[in-house]
Amino acid sequence: MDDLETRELRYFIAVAEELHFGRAAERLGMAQPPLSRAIQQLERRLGVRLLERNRRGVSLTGAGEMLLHEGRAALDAATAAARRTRRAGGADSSGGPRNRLVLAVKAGAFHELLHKLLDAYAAEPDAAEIEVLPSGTCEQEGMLRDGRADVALMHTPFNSLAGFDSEELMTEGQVAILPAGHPLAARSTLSLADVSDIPDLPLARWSRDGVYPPGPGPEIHDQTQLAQLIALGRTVAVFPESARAWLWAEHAAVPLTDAPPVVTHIAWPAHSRSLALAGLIRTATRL
Amino acid sequence: MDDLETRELRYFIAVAEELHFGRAAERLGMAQPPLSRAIQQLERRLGVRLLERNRRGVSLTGAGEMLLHEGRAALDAATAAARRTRRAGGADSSGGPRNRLVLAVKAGAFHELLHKLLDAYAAEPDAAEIEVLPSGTCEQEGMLRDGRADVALMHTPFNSLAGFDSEELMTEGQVAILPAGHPLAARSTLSLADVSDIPDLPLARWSRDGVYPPGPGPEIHDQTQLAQLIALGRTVAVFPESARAWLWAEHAAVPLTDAPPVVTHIAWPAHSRSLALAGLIRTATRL
DNA sequence: GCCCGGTGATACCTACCGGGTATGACAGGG
DNA sequence: CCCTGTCATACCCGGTAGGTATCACCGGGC
Repeated sequence: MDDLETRELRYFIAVAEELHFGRAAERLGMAQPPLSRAIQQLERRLGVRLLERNRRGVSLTGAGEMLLHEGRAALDAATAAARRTRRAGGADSSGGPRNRLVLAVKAGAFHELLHKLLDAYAAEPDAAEIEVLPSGTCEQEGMLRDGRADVALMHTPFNSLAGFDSEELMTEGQVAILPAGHPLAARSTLSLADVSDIPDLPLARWSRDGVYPPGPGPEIHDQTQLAQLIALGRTVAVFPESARAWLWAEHAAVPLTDAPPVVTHIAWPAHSRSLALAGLIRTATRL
Repeated sequence: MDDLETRELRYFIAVAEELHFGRAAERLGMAQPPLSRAIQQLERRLGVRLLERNRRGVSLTGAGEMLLHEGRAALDAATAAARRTRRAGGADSSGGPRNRLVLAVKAGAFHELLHKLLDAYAAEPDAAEIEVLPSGTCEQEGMLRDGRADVALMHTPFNSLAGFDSEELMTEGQVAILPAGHPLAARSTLSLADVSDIPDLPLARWSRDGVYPPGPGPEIHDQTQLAQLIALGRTVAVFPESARAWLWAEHAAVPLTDAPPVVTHIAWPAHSRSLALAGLIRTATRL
């Protein structure tokens, strides 16, 4: 019952994602024939057919789908081990174990909460150094999984807490953010149906893992860009109430009656055993 | 930023657990010198000292501790990927994806619940085949992590749900299980202090990961052995109420007033995307 | 005090295998 | 019908994982 080498997992995942040996080999910086052979060896060792080689392309079998999912998790775990070990080791050089935590935060969100948290934690007696790592939309999960971060602030239902330990920090409603001059901006409340159906203001589309949901609205990369597009009267967006903190004068925020409440959690990899992390969590839950 | 190979992780974990290169090499089925060299290379590649080679033995640095923990998780993830892929692949040979779930259950526990669950699930229209895998005390977590099982029944607070998704199934109190003839067996309730302080009946000690808590009581491996020792008047044990199902005539169960309630969960690896699993969970939560 | 046992590290060699290049087999499309 | 794009095969080479022999070092025992 030999283990899979991470090299094999990397190879298979590349092929499974590209569904094309040539492109996968290029992405891996190697030639195509050894890649083909490596996948064949992998299939032999597992005793399972992973890819269906049809004429004109490759497709995943059921087992291939499984290996793609599980293999990604395993690869993340391996790179997390390397990263965290390096960080823990850099600590040793400076005498005692220098505590340093990487906190992943969706770029631009959590302004007030983050401020309060960092201030409160810094006041703790044995506070570790906190590095705030801004992340793309919903990227915090991957960052926790592959060790780029030690702890993250997350928004359910946008982020999934699956696989992490977490504590609830706060709950808030959502608001529609409109151009200040728009007729709907005068309303005291709106419904989701209202904002998704404005003919002249298509709903903005956020990227999620590099993919945008379909729709007429503009594709949004970062919050500044979105803020500008809203101010220009080109789009409308839905945000947690705390987004009011970064609104411009040309923006208007109207509460949504039927949007699901957004819950902010602090989340960390299950089984983390770090005193610094425990302290940060304690501070966060006391806010 | 090269990944760690699982071979390197296996090697390091062996050394970190044995704290002895020779024994670790033997366990790995290889000679000691290549193992030494492999660990040195690993330290160089990570740029971190993992082991402190003192005269007369080896000890872990902080980074070594980190790599031991994270590396175990990564190795588990890799073997889980292999195992689950093999299982998913065996499926393909028999036509459609043959659904088969491995359910880990603490040996001897969950009698009634398990019975009801299996019966109810078997009655579902598209029920998968369920393989019940009895596990040692609190071993279900490891089984889920390394892919030996797909889903498990767990008891909090004994099992930790960290890192898994789970649903609560039932809550029950705990009882002390005594020899029927013992004076305390006549009491209608007991407290934890009562049972931990019986001079002639030391509390039984369960193994957890092969380690026994300290104390005067006998070391218990399985439930039958425990049942016998209780019946013989040699020990006393604390169990969830549902343990009444397997009591002997010579046993007496007395409710404990101050023992924490035991919650039974059904748990599965986060991100599992299996229809069969979803069906089983749905059935379980409806019981 | 000296030697012996046991530790991990070093030196050197071999053989396997991971990777490269060249080429084949095969199907679809112009 | 050829041409193109795909993955598989054949063959070669070099790096490296692993083995054996040995060293350096320290602690304990006589």
